[in-house]
Amino acid sequence: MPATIRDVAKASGVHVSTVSRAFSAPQLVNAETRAHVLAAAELLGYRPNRAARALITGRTHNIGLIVADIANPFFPPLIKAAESHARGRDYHVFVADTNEDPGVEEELVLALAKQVDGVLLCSPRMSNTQIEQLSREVPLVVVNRPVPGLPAVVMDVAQGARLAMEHLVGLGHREIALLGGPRGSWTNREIRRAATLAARTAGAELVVLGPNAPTEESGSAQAEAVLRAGVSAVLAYNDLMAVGLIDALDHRGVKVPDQISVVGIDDTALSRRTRPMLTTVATPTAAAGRAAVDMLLQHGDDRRTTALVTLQTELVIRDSSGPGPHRTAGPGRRQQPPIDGVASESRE
Amino acid sequence: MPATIRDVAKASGVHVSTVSRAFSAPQLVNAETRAHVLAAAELLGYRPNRAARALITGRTHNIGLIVADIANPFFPPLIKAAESHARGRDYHVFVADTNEDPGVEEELVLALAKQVDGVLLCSPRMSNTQIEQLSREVPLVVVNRPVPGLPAVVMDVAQGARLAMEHLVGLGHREIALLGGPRGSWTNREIRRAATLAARTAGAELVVLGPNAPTEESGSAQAEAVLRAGVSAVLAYNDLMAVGLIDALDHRGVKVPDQISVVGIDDTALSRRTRPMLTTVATPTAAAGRAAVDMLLQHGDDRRTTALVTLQTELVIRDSSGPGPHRTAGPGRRQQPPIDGVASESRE
DNA sequence: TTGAAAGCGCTAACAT
DNA sequence: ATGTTAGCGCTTTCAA
Repeated sequence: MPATIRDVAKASGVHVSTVSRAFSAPQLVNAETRAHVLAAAELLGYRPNRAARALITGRTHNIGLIVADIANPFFPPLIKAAESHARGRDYHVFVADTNEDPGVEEELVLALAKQVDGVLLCSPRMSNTQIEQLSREVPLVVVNRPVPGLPAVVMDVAQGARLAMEHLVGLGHREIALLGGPRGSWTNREIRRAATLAARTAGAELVVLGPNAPTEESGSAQAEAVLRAGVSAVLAYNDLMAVGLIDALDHRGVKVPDQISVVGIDDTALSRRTRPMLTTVATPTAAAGRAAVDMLLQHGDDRRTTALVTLQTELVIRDSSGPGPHRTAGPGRRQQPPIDGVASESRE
Repeated sequence: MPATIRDVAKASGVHVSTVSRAFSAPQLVNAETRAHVLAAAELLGYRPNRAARALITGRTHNIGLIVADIANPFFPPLIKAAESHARGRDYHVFVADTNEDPGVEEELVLALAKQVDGVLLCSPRMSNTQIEQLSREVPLVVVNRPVPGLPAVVMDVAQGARLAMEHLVGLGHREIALLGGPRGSWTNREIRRAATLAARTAGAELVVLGPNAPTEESGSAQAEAVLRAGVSAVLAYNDLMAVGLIDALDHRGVKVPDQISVVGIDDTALSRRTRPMLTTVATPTAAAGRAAVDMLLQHGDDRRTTALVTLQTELVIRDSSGPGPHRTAGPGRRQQPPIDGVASESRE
């Protein structure tokens, strides 16, 4: 039987309201009394029941974190950073996984609504309208997608995709495939838009393949389509698909980057572990998690401060991208100085 | 302002207790009345407040999941499976990360205690005594370690380590290093015990290196020690360390498996993505997550059913293990039929 | 500075 | 089958 505020009151010879104040409004209670109370509480192992407190204050000190797929390596660093940051501010975090299902997203937000002070919606696949409606039930911060009227944290993937395309074009590629991501993904649309524009600007051709589930399997599944398209380079929606594609190409005896260059997006942990190591666009996922928590918690104070935080991305050149057929002249294959420490140890 | 049970009562012209029953004890209420109530609730967007309900029932329908490191690829599949399984039974999951710090573990359990019906403690680094004490505050299920008197789910890593050692010895290795894991890890002790025994049985020598943090970096950091030890094979505490070691050996020009064989443990997603693909001991992490949730939830009914569930492991032979110096005769390098589908596509 | 009393949203006896 | 009442653990007026 856990100790309640009443047990502490009895033990320290004061009224429950004094105990309450000793914990939640220390300045309203005599220092000596407070010391007594705290000592008694300590002795009894008393800890305030946050749920009971929430019932009256309306603040649960919990937040919800809803992601598309916990096992997708993109998310764990974000979850970890968000949880750690939230805990530092005395918030606990419910984590839930939608399995990329928009229907589950809504149900999850509604189910958590009463138990949290707000929800971080990461890479949602719902419509803007649905999201706006949900935000009337519980404060929402959207990650990886801007929603008009709501606070959001996004990564500048368009910038990343442009850098990736310029990198490929610079290497002499003129026929490039874009391995598209999931339907309903804002990130996917951004990438596509930026890649299309970059291709047009550079006079290159862009073949769009998709939409696809953002998994290794669907990356592999598109290998045939990539080969049929006759391109010399591929930009993938994420690292997972890039890796799946590389594997499938490998099994077909197609060499990366010798015959086909492949560039990923996200710079997840696996990009440094594959061979060849993956050239990819680094997205600051941990920073995004922390920023989203901050927005959610400060959002309580100044309401309707509908901010949009955009985090920068950068191109990390490793070994999966190499010279293309239209290469004219020039320097070594690196078009930019290596950004990542490990990349400089590439062995070719 | 979210609708409360009173709003629904008013709207449907019945007393609040009837509304309550309509939701939590349907058989006690007239079907017609219930339909009315449910319709009114639907209209108002009413959802029972679980925290308020918990205050009186004592059951929160929440569980806590505490892991050593969310970003360690071992955990996401476990978290995902546990969360999904729990949600299927109408439970929400708090996830927290201790960063491998035993002090944080205790604080976390205590902080969550009042808000959950139980906590899944994954790979805890605390002492048994501490864990037992904590279990008086809140029901605990321990994963990856048996604790006397408490329900637990463990993997038979001893069996896995034995298989791995036999595999290496069978390949002709007689000097083998064990890359130890973190201090306080039961899994680490099990592996060490089993590996030591297997080495003795086979007349091989086992050099134990460690303890180490279970990270890629510390795997890399032990490369020198491995070379100095003059062994021809290494069994690592986990895939992460195995991969780190392979990388570091590679940078030194040492070929795996030609010069040194490396075997990991866990069969995380990365084991299939590294080159060479990692020979490793597969641990059923998703199953462990589900089993732990089941134990926690059923534990409520039949108390003190201190069960220990042990899940089997198996050796997955891929490309990072090869013939050793003492190889006598025999068949191709595969000592066992490949267990994993991908392994059969290994290209040598 | 502290106590008394009301009540957050809900369930659980106990009546009827 | 439904209404009444009390109260879960806590905070917060309002008095004193």
